[in-house]
Amino acid sequence: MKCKYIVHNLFYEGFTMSKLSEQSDQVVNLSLDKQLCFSLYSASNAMGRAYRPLLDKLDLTYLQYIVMMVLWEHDSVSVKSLGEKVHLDSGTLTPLLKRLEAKGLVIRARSEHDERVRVISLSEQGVSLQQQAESVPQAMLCQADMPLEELQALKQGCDRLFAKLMK
Amino acid sequence: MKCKYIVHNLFYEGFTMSKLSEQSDQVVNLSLDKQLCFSLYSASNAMGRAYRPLLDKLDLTYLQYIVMMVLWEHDSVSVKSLGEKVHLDSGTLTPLLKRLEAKGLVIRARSEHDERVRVISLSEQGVSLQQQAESVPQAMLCQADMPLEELQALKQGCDRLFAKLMK
DNA sequence: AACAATTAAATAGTGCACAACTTAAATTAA
DNA sequence: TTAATTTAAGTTGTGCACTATTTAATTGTT
Repeated sequence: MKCKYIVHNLFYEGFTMSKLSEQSDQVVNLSLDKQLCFSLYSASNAMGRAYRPLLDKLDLTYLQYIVMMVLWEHDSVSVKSLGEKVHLDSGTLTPLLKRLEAKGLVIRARSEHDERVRVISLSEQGVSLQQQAESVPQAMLCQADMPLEELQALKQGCDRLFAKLMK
Repeated sequence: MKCKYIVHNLFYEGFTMSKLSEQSDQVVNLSLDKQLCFSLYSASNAMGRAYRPLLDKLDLTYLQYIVMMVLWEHDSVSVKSLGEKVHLDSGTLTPLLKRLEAKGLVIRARSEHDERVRVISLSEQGVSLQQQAESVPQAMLCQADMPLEELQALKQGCDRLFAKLMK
């Protein structure tokens, strides 16, 4: 029962290694402290909260900041290609892009070759916001206050898990 | 400029190591691929998506599942103590607990000693749901398909980052 | 050319997360 | 024992994430 053992260690501390059919007389302990997914979820939420005071100064949310980073890197992208880069779909991106447009940071044009696609590009204001955003990663890093190797390892782990969960 | 170097490696690939005042002639490359926070955010979103088909069978969202796990472990908890365990506040939990109550899974009583506190406890249906939930962590683990040590290291990294961002 | 299938984006509706605020009960201090 | 303070939970409003569906443009097939 190899899989059972793994579950015991990673997800359920206090979960006995008896067969599933013998569970009637035991309390299955779903210890939250031992769940990787909960740690990931909590860390991601905490990250969002940590970004907030920094991004408030730019009047951006974290996802808006992410989208702006894509645009600072590529300038013109379709909603589809943007969605592939940030791993989100039009259901999330369309209203977000409308808000960025309302703030005057992006332009939502139509492609001339294909009327279906929206071409998102930066306004002058959107371009100039990049300078203000440059201090953000540094500020976040100071808050993390962890060895670089550890942060890199954490990033790699997240990337690997993401890749596994996507296929 | 140690901090600059770190930022270069972890956040901005292609960011030169020149002083900030010399940036006028370079394109600052905010490469999304190199951002730890984005990896964390994407992995957390992917995790939520991976849980969904499993939790749909239990008619639970991921956060509802998390809250049920706390209750399966402790049975009776106040909103405040629940919030401390799941790192969320009443703004998120109150509506969620009302939905769990509407499904007949929990009971939202008042404390007799202190009328301010809500005591959340499991209904019979809430208790019996635990058996159906037991297969969920195993199913998730199969999807992750990564060495146990790596998943444990990832969990540790998330926990350490969370702790740093919280203080 | 006509029509079916595909594709890109938008829309509608649910449920988080969060900040800011309100309400009401309990505690403390004057 | 009032009055000020603190505390627990709830409320309001914004912005994600996501599923399912719709609209409209393009492509493919006969």
